[in-house]
Amino acid sequence: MYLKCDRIVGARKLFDRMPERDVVVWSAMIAGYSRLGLVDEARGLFGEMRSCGVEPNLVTWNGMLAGFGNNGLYDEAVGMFRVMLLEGFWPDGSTVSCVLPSVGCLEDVVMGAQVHGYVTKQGLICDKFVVSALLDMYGKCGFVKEMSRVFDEVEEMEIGSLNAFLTGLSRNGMVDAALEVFNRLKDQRVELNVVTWTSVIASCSQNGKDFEALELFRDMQAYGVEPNAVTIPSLIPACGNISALTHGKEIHCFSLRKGIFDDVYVGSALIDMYAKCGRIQLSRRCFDNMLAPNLVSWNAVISGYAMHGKAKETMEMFHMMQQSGQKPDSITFTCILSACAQNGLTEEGWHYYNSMSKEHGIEPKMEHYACMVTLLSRVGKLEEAYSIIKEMPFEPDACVWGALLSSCRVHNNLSLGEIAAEKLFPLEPANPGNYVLLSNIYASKGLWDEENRIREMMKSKGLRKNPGYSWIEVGHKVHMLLAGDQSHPQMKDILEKLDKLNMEMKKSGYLPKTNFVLQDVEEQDKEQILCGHSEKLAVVLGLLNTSPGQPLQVIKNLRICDDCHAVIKAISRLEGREIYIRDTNRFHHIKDGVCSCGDFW
DNA sequence: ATAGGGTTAG
Repeated sequence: MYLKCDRIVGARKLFDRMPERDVVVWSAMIAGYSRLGLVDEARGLFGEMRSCGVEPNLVTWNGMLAGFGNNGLYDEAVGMFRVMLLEGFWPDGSTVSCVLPSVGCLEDVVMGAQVHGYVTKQGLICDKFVVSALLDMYGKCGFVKEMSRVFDEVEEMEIGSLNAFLTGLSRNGMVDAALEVFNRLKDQRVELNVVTWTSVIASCSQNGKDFEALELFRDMQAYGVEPNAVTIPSLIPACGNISALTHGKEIHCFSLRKGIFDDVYVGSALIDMYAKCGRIQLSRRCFDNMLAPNLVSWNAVISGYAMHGKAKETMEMFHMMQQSGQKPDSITFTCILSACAQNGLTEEGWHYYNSMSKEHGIEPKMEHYACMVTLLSRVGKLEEAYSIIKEMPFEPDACVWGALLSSCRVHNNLSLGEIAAEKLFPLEPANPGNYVLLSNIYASKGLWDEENRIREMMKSKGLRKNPGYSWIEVGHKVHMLLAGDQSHPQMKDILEKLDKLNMEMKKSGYLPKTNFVLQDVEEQDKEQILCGHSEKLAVVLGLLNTSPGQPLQVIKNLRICDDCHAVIKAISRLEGREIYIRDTNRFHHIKDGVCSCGDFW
C-alpha cells in the first residue's frame, strides 16, 4: 500500500521493522526504489538480500532491469540481463519488456534480434507488452523493415503496439507513413488513445508540420480524447516554430485549466515558445514561476536570451544557473557562444570557450567551433577564424565553413571566401545559399565573369535561390507570404500601403539599398523587387489587420536583408509599432526606428 | 492459485 501511494519512506520503515522478509517483500521494496529512480538504493538492497540469505528470483531481477532502464542506465540494464542469463534464469515476458527499451537505446540490434528469436521460440509473442517492446527496439535501432515485419505478423494489434509502431515510423523519418496509418485507422473508427494522438502531434511539430499539429490537437478533442500533461509540451513547439503567439497563449491557458502548473516539460516548452514568439519577458516569467527548473529549462531560458541577442542577460542567467547548482552541458555553451558571436564579444567568447574543458569538463564540439568562427570572422578577424578551423581536432563540417563564407561575404573577403567555398560546395552541393554568397562576393568586386560562372554552376545543377517567405499571425490565422507571390487576397491593399510608406520614407531621407537589388537579375528576383521581400509584405499585412499600437511578430526563413531591415525600422517609427522579426539567425526587436541588433547581424 | 515485476507519447 505504501509503495502504491509512492510513500517510499513509510514503506522502508515498515520494511526495516519486519522480523522476517521473504523474496516477495524484498522484490516489492526494490521495485519501489526503481520506480522512483533511486537506483542506488535498489542496487544496495539487491546485494543486501543475498547476504541475508534470500535468493532473488525472476521478479526481483525484472525490478532491477526496469530500474536501470527507466533511469538511463542502459548499459547496466543490458549487462544485468546478460548476468541473469548466465545464472540460468529463463526470461519471461516482463523481463523482455523491461530490457528491450535499453537494448533499443543502445541500438544493440544484435542483442535485440536474439531476444526476438528467444521470444518467438518461447511463444511470448502473444504478450502485448513484448510486442510493443520489440517494435520500439527495432524502431530505435533504425530497422524499419524488421519492425514492420513484427507489426504485420501479429494477429491482433493492440493499441500500445500500434503506438510503438507509429512512433517507430516517425523516429525514422517516415512521418508521412505514420500519418497515413494513423488517418486510416481514425477513419475506420479504431479506438485511438491519448498516446496515439500525442505521438502523431509530436512527430508533426518535430518535422515542420506545425499547422497539422495544431489541427490534430483540435481533432483529438473532437474525437473525445482528453489531452494530458504529455500532449501539451508536444504541441507547444509547433506554436513557437510558426510564431503563433495567440495559439501558444491559448494552449498555455488550456494547460492551466487542466491543473498543470509545475510540470517541468510544460514549463520548458513555454519558455522556448514565448521566446520564439518574440515575448522574452513572458518567457522569463515562465521560468521564474517554475518550482524546480532542470537543465532543459535553464537551457531554454538561456537560449531565449541568446536568440534575442541579449548577451548580458544570457551571461547573468548562466551565472545564476551555476549558483543554483545546475551543471551546464554542451548546449548551454552553444547558446552562450552564439550570444557572444551575435554581439561581437570576442574577449568573453574566448573566456567561455576556454572555460568549457578547463572548468566544466566539456570538450568543444562542432557547433562550438562554428560559433567561434562566426564570432571572430564577423568582427573582421577572418584570418584568426581560419586558423581555428585549421587547428580543429576533427574535420570541419558545412556549418563551420558556412560561417566563414558568410562572414567573408559581409567583409567581402575574396581569397578566404574562395577557400571556404571550395570546402563547402562538396559538403552541401545542393544548398543554393552557399553559391549565392560566393557570387555576391564576386559581384561586390565587380568580377562579373566569375559571378556569372557561379550562376551558371547553379543553373547546371538545377538550383535556384531559395524562395524567401515569411509568416505572420493575425488573430487566429497564420499567414504565409512568399516573395513575389501575388496570391494573397489582400495583396492590392498591401502594395498600396507599401507605396504610401515608401513615399513617406523617401521624404524623410531614406534611400533604397540598391546594391542588394543589383545582383538579382533572374526573372523571379525581378518580381521580388517589384513586390517587395516577403518580410515587408508580412509586416504591412500586420499593419492592415491589427489595431494601431499593437506589436507585430514576423518570422522569415532566410536572413533578413539590409533593405528590409532599414524599411521595417522606418515603419516602426512612422506607424508607432513594435515589430519582432525572427530570421534564421536571431531576433530583431524593432522600435522607434531602432533595432535591438544594433544593425550588426 | 496467490504476493512482487512490464510496453507505447515529451
